[in-house]
Amino acid sequence: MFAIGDFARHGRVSVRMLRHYDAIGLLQPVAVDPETGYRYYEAAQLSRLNRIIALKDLGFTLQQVASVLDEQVSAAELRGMLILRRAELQSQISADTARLTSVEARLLSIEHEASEPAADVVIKRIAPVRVAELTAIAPSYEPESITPVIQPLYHDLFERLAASRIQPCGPGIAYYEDSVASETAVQVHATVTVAAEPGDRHDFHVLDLPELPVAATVIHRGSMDDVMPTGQALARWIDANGYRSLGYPRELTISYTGNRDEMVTELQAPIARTKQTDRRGHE
Amino acid sequence: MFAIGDFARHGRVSVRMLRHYDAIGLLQPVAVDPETGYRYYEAAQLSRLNRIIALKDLGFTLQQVASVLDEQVSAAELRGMLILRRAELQSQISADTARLTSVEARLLSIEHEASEPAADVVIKRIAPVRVAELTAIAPSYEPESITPVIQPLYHDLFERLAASRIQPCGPGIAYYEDSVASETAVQVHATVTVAAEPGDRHDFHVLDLPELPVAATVIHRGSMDDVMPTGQALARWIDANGYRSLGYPRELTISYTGNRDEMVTELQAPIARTKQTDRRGHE
DNA sequence: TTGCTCCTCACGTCACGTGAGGTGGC
DNA sequence: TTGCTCCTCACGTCACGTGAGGTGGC
Repeated sequence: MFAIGDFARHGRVSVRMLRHYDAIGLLQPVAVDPETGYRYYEAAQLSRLNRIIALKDLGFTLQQVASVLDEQVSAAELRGMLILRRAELQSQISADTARLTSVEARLLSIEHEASEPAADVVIKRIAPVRVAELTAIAPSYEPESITPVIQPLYHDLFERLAASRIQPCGPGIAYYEDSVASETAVQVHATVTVAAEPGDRHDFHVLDLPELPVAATVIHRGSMDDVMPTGQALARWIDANGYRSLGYPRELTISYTGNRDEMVTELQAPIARTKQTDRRGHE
Repeated sequence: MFAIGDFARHGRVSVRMLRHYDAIGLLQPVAVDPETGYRYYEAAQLSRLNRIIALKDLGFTLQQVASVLDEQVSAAELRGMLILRRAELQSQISADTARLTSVEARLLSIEHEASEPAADVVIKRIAPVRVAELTAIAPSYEPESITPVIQPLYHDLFERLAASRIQPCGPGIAYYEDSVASETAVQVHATVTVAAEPGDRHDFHVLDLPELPVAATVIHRGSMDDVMPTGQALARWIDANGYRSLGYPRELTISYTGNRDEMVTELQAPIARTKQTDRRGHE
C-alpha cells in the first residue's frame, strides 16, 4: 500500500494527476480512509497506471483511454480508433512540416535582410462559386494587355445580365488560362457571382467555378495595372514555403467604388505541396 | 465599409473570431455604431486580418501576433521567436512521428492477432539517483545465474549499511554490464537508494546512477526468476516502436514484502530512437 | 409580420497546474 | 510545536463554438 505521494513517485506522475484520474473514475485507489480521505494505492495498480500513460501518450483522450481499458471497445473498434488516430497524426505531422517550412522561409528572409515586409499570404480553401461569364483572348498576361480586354468584357457582361434581369449577388472573379492562339496568349474569363441556373440559355455562360482545395491568397490594393509586384511576391512566397503553383491566380474583386486606384482585390493561386515536403504525411 | 458578416466572408473567418479579435484589441473595426453596436470594417483591413491569420497559422498565440504586428518586437526579437518556434515544431514533429510509429506497431499487432495484450510500456525520463552498491560477476544474464549472485550481495550490502548506520531511503536498483571475464559473463551491481556522501569511505561504494534521458519502462509482477518473458516483451516493444536498446535494463524494486512471488519490479531500459525515425526532428 | 443580421453575455472545451485554506500523524 | 503529507474547493489555461435572449432595418 502506497500513499498518493509514494505512488505518484513510483509512477512518475503528479499527485494532481492521480487525484484527477480518481475523480473521473479512471484509476481509483484500492482504499480511501473514511476519516481523513487519504487515498491508498497498491503496487499492482502501477500496471494500470502505465497502460493509462501509454495510451495517453498515443494521443487518446482520457475518455477514450477509459473505454479501451474497461474493455468497452471490441478489437475491431480499437482498430478503428487506431486507424483514425494514425490519420490524425499524419495530417498533424504534415501540417507542422508545412509550418516549419514557413518559419524557415521567414528566417531566411530575415537573414537576407530582404526588407520585404513578410508577405501576408494566407492558405485557404476556396469554395465553389456559381458565376456568369464572358471570355476573350488577350495577347499576353501583362496588365497592359489584359486591361483593354477585360474592361469591355465586364461592361458587356453587366449589360447582358441587366437585360436578363439577373442581379450579381457577389464579387466579380476574373481568371486566366493559357491559350493555344499563340505562345503568350491567354484566355481571359470575366465572371461575376450570380444565383441562376447553369447553362447557356442566356447570351452569357453560367457555370460553377470549381473549388480550390488549397489556395495561397493575398490582398492587392490599388489598380490592377500595378498587380505584378503583388503577384510576384505571391509566387515567391509559394516557392519559398514548399508549394508549387497549379495555374494563374484568380482575381476576386472585394471592393470597387469606380475609382481603380482604390480597388481591393484578392489573388487566389491554386497550389499543392511540392513532392519533397509532402511525402512524409501521406504514405 | 463592410458589416461584420460580409467582412468575415471576405476574410473567410468566422464572425465570432472577428468579435474576439475586437475584444482583445487585435483587429478593431474602423467604426462602431454607437446606437446599435454594429461593427463596420473596410477592405483595407483585410491585409491586417491576413497577417493575423498567417502568423496564427505559424502557431503563434494571439498575444504574440499582436506584439509582432504592433511592432513591439525588434527584428532580432522576431528572429528569436521564429527560432524558438522552429525548435518547438521540430520536437512536435518528432514526438508525433514517434506516436505514429507506436500506433502503427499496435495496428500490426492487432492484424497479426498476436493476442499479446498490448504491452504497457511507458517512455519516461529517469532522474539520477544516489545509491550504495556492491558488485560481483555472474556467469550469464539468465535469472538462474543472477539470483545466486545477487541475493548474497544484497544481504551483505544491507548488513554493511546497518554497520555504517546508513538507512536506505528508497528502492533497491540492480543493474548489469557485460564483463570481460567471459563471453557471457555480466557484472552484477546490487544497489539501494541512500542519502550519503559519495566515495569509498565505507566498505561499499556510494555513487550516483546517471540519468536515463529516455527509458522504456515496464512493470514486472512476481519473482525475478520469471522476468524473462517481461524482458523479452519489453525488447520487442522497443524494436517495434522505432527505438533501439542502449544496454541492459535496470531493475527497480517497487515492492518487496519478503515473498518473492509478490514482488513488483520496474524494468528501465535505456533507449534511443533508431536513426531512420530520428533524422527528421533534429537536423 | 417574417427573415435576416447584428448585439451582449456566459458556459463549455481538456487535462490538469497552481494556489488558498485547512487537517492529521510523527 | 514544527514539517510533512494529505485533503477539498475553485480559478485559470487558449481561442474561440455554441446557444440564450433580445434588437433594428428591409
